[in-house]
Amino acid sequence: MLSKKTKYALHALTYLGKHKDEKTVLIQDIAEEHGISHKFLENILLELKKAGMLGSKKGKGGGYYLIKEPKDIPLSRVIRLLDGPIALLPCVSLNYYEPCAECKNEAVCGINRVMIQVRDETLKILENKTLDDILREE
Amino acid sequence: MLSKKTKYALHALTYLGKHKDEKTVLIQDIAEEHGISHKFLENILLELKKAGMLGSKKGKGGGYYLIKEPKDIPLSRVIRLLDGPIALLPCVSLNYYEPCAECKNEAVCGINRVMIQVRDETLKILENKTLDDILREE
DNA sequence: ATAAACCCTATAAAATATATAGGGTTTATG
DNA sequence: CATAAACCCTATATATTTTATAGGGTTTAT
Repeated sequence: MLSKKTKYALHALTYLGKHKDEKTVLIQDIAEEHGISHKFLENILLELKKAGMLGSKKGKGGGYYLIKEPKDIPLSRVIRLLDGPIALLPCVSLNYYEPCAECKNEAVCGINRVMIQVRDETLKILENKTLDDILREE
Repeated sequence: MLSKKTKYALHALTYLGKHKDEKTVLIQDIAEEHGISHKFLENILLELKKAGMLGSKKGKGGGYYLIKEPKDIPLSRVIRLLDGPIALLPCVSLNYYEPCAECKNEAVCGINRVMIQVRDETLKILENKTLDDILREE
């Protein structure tokens, strides 16, 4: 399951996508719309910003805005950023690899091999679905 | 990511699959093979047993054994049992459904819709991969 | 009778996720 | 140039979940 952080990030991105014509959107507006804590959401938006998904404008009249086309924001990107690995095991993660302590020899581990296949097929799905798909469904 | 519980369960099932010709296998043997705590693994095997995946024999000379063909044990089953939902959000879970607090109207939520699609495609993968696939890779 | 081995429930410890706090910096505006 | 609005940053507290341990109970081969 996705963490609340990731879920809230998706809601925020969706909100920003829906208000694309406005210059900026306030944290407060998104937080109120979805009943999310202002401060918690703020941390999330900052992470999205640092990752280059959002732009912001400081000072009075400022706020956040999308700096990418919704079709160029795949779910895989958001999930990796806020939740971490998409792979089901650390030993098959592309971006967060770690060996599994209980596995004597990864090279001949059937679980490892199958999980690589699962990872590749899952990635196909999550790289293919984008913010644009979400917006089209609203 | 899968919990250690699920990961250990997969190792245990794999071990049992590899020792199919023996009548029973000791918890201790599996635990030692993978360096897992005996007691922790015991809880996991019990869950697998209650779920009808394993049989056991009590008393001296007892142990655990598979009671299903490896091809009839899909990853989806093991994951759901020990980790819970496969869906990425509670509001799209088939087996563990819960509404999302921050979502005013699930019926018109684009995130919900897309996550249903992701769930269905992910399920296809995890229902298709079985213990047999793991055993074949070893 | 005894020891081996699974069965069951409760609790402790550790890790992670969630949320809060408090101030710092930037900027439009009058 | 003073002010208020709004983002920026880091640290800490709280809650939840995961992981592990503990301690005995029950069954059965020998």
